[in-house]
Amino acid sequence: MSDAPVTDVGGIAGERLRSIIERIERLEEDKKGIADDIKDIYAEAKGTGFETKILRQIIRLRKMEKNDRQEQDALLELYKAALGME
Amino acid sequence: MSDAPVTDVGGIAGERLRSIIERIERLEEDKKGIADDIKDIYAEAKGTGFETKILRQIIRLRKMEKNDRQEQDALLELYKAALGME
Amino acid sequence: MSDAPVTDVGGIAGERLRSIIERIERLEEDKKGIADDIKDIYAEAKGTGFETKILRQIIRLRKMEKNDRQEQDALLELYKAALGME
Amino acid sequence: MSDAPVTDVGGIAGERLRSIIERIERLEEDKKGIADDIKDIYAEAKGTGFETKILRQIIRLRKMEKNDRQEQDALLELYKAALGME
DNA sequence: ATTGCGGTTTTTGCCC
DNA sequence: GGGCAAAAACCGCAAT
Repeated sequence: MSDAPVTDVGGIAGERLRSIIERIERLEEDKKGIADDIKDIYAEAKGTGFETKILRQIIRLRKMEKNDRQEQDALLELYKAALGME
Repeated sequence: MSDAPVTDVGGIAGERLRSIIERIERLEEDKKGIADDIKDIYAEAKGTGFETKILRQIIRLRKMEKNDRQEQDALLELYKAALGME
Repeated sequence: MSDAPVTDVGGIAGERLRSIIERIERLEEDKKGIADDIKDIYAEAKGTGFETKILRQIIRLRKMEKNDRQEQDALLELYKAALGME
Repeated sequence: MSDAPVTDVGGIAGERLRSIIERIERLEEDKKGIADDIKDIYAEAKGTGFETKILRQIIRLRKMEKNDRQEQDALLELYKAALGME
């Protein structure tokens, strides 16, 4: 069992809690705003004849490829470091 | 079965496709950035004695309450519409 | 990579697999039956002048409120646990 | 815009509304109970070495095949009816 | 390491 | 068939 993590209920800790919550909520709103923007683009694309499903597949595929490339790069860095190539 | 939605492969449609994809990918990156910011806040909060699990629960609860209020409003609108109160 | 989870193809494991599948399928049927019952009630209500859309909204709202309460309780439990009140 | 669907607010219609809502909510609960049972079976199966993902695929496949068969049967009935084979 | 859990996304079904 | 809500599948974190 854990000890009481924050003992100062209602005091300065309460203020910090409020700050944390609000910062997160603010960011969550931003995130939702962007998600909505993305949805709009999909809707617009659909309206001009593109298929949402295919678009999503392309996005996913490119993301995977990008991740692969990053892994490659990381591996390369590792090798270089191991060889003292800075 | 649907026809090919975009026939002009390599032409202007290809350009528009590229634009759509890139706009979405840009926004996805932004979204990820914000998600990372949120994670940072949780990590920081945890480092100063708050429990992540509780924080998340509070956020979720507040979000649901907000949704409730929005649904209440939507329901009220529905009733008004149903009663011809426009 | 995971090993083959069930090696005894055709043997006892096959029998257990069949049992699992059939139990799930049976329950899925029951679930579908209930879903159909719900649809019937909506249809009947609509036939006597209620608007389905509003009914669904009410149901959803009440469900969310119930969830809120449950989350409240869960949060309270979390707090108690965090304070060592077991 | 639609006319007022239920004029007797608070009277007998209110009683009927309550009845409808409660019947639906009751059935929704039942449905949820069954869904939970299904989840339990998946969890149990996983605990004894089956892969949930595969199990779900099997279920889906069998369901499709069953639907196909039902469509086949319906088609057959149609033909028979068209041929007066009753 | 692995398993549960929360969030997100994708699919499905429903109603219009 | 097209939009909308519900369900399911997938993913990623976190805790153990």
